[in-house]
Amino acid sequence: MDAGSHRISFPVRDYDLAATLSSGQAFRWRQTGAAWVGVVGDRWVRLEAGPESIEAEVCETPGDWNWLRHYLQAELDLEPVLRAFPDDEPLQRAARACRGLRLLRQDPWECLASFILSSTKQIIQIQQVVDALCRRFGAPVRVPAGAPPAFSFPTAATIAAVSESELRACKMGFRAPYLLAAARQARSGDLDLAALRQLPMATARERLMAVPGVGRKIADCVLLFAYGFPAAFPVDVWVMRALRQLYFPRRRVSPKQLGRFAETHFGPHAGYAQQYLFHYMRTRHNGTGVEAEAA
DNA sequence: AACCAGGACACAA
DNA sequence: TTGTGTCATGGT
Repeated sequence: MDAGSHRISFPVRDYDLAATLSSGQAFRWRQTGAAWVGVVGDRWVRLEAGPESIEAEVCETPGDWNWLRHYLQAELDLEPVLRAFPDDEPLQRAARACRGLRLLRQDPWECLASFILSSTKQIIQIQQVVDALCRRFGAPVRVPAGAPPAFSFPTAATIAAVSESELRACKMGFRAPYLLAAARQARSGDLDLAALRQLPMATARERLMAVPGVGRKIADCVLLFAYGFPAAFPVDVWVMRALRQLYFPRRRVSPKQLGRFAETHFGPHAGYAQQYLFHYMRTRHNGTGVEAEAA
């Protein structure tokens, strides 16, 4: 036994690990063979899907594993979520196609910073920028012998002390001043990320949108992916496309109308519905408005 | 090689 | 309130 290696098996069902880790909610997971390698907090983590489990390996002493169980939402029963969905054809089809896709529960600062960097970038580019940011400003974390180096996500305090041009060197372009401002607000306590958790969703959203570079969409991503507000419904270009094509084909509907529809239609677990629609559009649906044939 | 990407913002009409 | 240009970068 390698003394530096710690393993655990989380029993799960209806958990599509690959879809979950690659569905554009977290940007630090890389597939290596059958496994996924990433960093959660200040720990290197390797995950592999079993038949009815997730096998996890870490280097540092893992303690009670609750941090990873919580991150993965391994104990969430998906059935009540799916049952609460409206019984309409497009969503039911997307949910069937994306069976096992989950929402993670990420660190608020990492989530906020990542999505500030996400605007009008493809997911692969977001991964590259976040990776550059972590390499440059993150702290090295312990990895298994032979594994490539890994880094924690830089803290708000670290980013706050960096110059804008140093951030631009990470290829984040016009998002650099936004990230810098967010980091400074988070460090100064002007933005109290820990306090948002216990606020009503609308209030938490207002606080997030007070950060430069954070509009409704990015705020909703943080509400959903970090704080777990189940009704948060981020509308990006893909979800917009999904709403138009699947719910209002060949009709001209304004973004505001679509927003109002989304707020009322998808119910208490709208966030999950959103993730299924997003992933469905990106993977199964060819985006031309013509239905891709399901197996 | 155009077109577009998990947008936000200032400003015009 | 709704529409348009701008921002930086590079994948497809």
